[in-house]
Amino acid sequence: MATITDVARAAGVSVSTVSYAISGARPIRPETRERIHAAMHTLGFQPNAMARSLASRRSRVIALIYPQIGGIGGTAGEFVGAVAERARDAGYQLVLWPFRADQADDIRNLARQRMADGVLLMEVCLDDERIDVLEAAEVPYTMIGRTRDVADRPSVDIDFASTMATAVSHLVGLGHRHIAFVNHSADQIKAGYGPAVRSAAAFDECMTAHGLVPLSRTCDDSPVMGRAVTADLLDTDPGLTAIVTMNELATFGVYAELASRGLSIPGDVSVLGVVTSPGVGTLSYPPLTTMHSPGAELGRLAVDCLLSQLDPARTPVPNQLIPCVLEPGMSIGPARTDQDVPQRP
Amino acid sequence: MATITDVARAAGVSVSTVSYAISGARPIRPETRERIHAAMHTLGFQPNAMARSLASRRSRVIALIYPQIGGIGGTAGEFVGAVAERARDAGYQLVLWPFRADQADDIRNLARQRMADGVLLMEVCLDDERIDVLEAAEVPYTMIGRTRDVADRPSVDIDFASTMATAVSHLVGLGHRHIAFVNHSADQIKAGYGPAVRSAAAFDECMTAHGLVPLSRTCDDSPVMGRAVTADLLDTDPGLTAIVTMNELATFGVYAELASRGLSIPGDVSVLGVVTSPGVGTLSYPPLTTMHSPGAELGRLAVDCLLSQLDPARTPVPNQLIPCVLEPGMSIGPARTDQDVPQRP
DNA sequence: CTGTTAGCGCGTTCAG
DNA sequence: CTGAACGCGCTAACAG
Repeated sequence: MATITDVARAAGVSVSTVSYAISGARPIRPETRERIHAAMHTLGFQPNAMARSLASRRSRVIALIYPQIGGIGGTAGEFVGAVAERARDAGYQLVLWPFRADQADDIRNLARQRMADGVLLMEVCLDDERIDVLEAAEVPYTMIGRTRDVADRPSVDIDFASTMATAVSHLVGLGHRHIAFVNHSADQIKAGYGPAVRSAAAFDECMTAHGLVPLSRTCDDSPVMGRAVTADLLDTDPGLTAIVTMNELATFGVYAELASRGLSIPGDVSVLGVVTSPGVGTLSYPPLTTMHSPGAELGRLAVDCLLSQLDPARTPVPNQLIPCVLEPGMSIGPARTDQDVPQRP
Repeated sequence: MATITDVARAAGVSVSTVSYAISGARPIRPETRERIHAAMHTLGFQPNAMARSLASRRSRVIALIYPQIGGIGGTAGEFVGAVAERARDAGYQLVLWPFRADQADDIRNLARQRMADGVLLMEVCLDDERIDVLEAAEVPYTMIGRTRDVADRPSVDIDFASTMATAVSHLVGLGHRHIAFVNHSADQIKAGYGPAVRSAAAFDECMTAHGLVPLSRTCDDSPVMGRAVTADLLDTDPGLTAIVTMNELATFGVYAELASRGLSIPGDVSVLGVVTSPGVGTLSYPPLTTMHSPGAELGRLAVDCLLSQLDPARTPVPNQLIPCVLEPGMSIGPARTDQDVPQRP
């Protein structure tokens, strides 16, 4: 394996000249540069990443902490893919640190090894000790999600408020007045899982703003519970004409319960999935109308935000909230009118 | 940030003694070791990964090349998660290299930077130039999947033959004689995508071995095409009583077409999904019976196989084929008998 | 525009 | 059992 010394010798220059020819940190006579590049090419030289990192005190590695035990699915996959690509295009490597939120100690130790210049944190909770650890270790980071205090901590997140506003307005515009919300589980809310907490709040707010009564339920992430919860909702409010769900798995149960009651979608009940992974809409019949998570965009933004902290030359990236994007399906339509719901004349 | 020199000074020993206390490569008097550990602890010392790698000429990093453009989903996610965890537990870091199969040059360059001690390759094709590049660069690797020549190249893979044998025997045992297979797309087969090619061959073989006529179709990975292909299959063989599908997305279309024709599952037609991601079965109604990909196990095995090459002290891990595991659902049952299919008396 | 050289932090001979 | 010293391959002063 060729080293920079080999290249220098082959090109008849000093090692520093080769180094500068590579980094461009100081001007090199074109003719010299040519000789160097030729030598690098024939020797198949690639700078040793470890030596470079040690000398420059920058590893050009960013770490992604992801807690999803048992795999990365759907939205998270899209996110990770986008992060890896963006990092690569910026000349960085992405390492995966599979740690749960309570393994802050392990995270600190890894951070101290200085293998990563910065850290990306997925699934940040409202109260997240990992943030404290990283700040104490003075490791640059960017959160995907937000802690409770929306302080000046670098983050990117889904804009749950605007997403929910769009969802509710859309349904209200179609004449719906009795709209229910199927959330993630109570446990997740208790654990301070941001999407669940923020969406629930946003739903209540939007409904109230429209003069409507919010009806929402927590629900374990499974078709079975989705079905049970739907049954409960229909029993609670027989006048229900629309269901907003941010629980992908439960949504399959929603469809099943409606079908078993002979209720048509969207004739009797409209269903709108929010914060979904891309493509899930097509898995159901009729195709679910969704507002899917901007996973890829969040991934790219997160990398940009982190890199802007690592490299002062880059333009700073402010915290951003990205709304989910509407992916039309066939599951929403006008509210049915043959019911005892107050209608405008 | 504390260095090994700080620790040595604090403990009143030389740096080499600290180094040996950490690596255990040579005996240290217990009392000395204690002082060293105490010093490391109070200083919060963690060895600098870059310096360590440079000096030891081992990065303790393995790279995972994954081609899935636009994200890691389902099975792949489970696999990546397991790889990351296993690597971490073995004291290795996992870096993600998002490259398509045709970007062998980029892979070679990264390999030459010596950032990774070894490489894991997902979605290996029958003819895969990346393998040649890695072998030329003398970088240890393990394939997930297999090239055409099942040579002595380190690999782990799904046992498509045994999986398909189980699937077909099971259905035959239930009286099915007219069984169809819904594969991945023709493009993927043309590209030498191992799972599609090997499963197709295995299906034909199993059917023939049972004295039955194999009926199989390629199908783009989408519910829409799955539906079209199902229609074609039913028209081609009205006596069809079972469908084996290894195309997760298409399976939703299979269900839809059967439903639209008023055919019940499994009363009229049994459906068995093979090589699926975990949990997809529950998304359908009736729940799909599946044989799901052993993604997590493959991930762990792949890491073990690679690490056994990196560290001669480890026991070698032979190439292994892991069958998919049956996940019972409600989509298969006895073949219907009111048809013109030859039955035993 | 180019060369010389002192580290970066740690592993690992070689002496003791 | 311990310490001194060299080198891993490269970056970045400093010196021309």
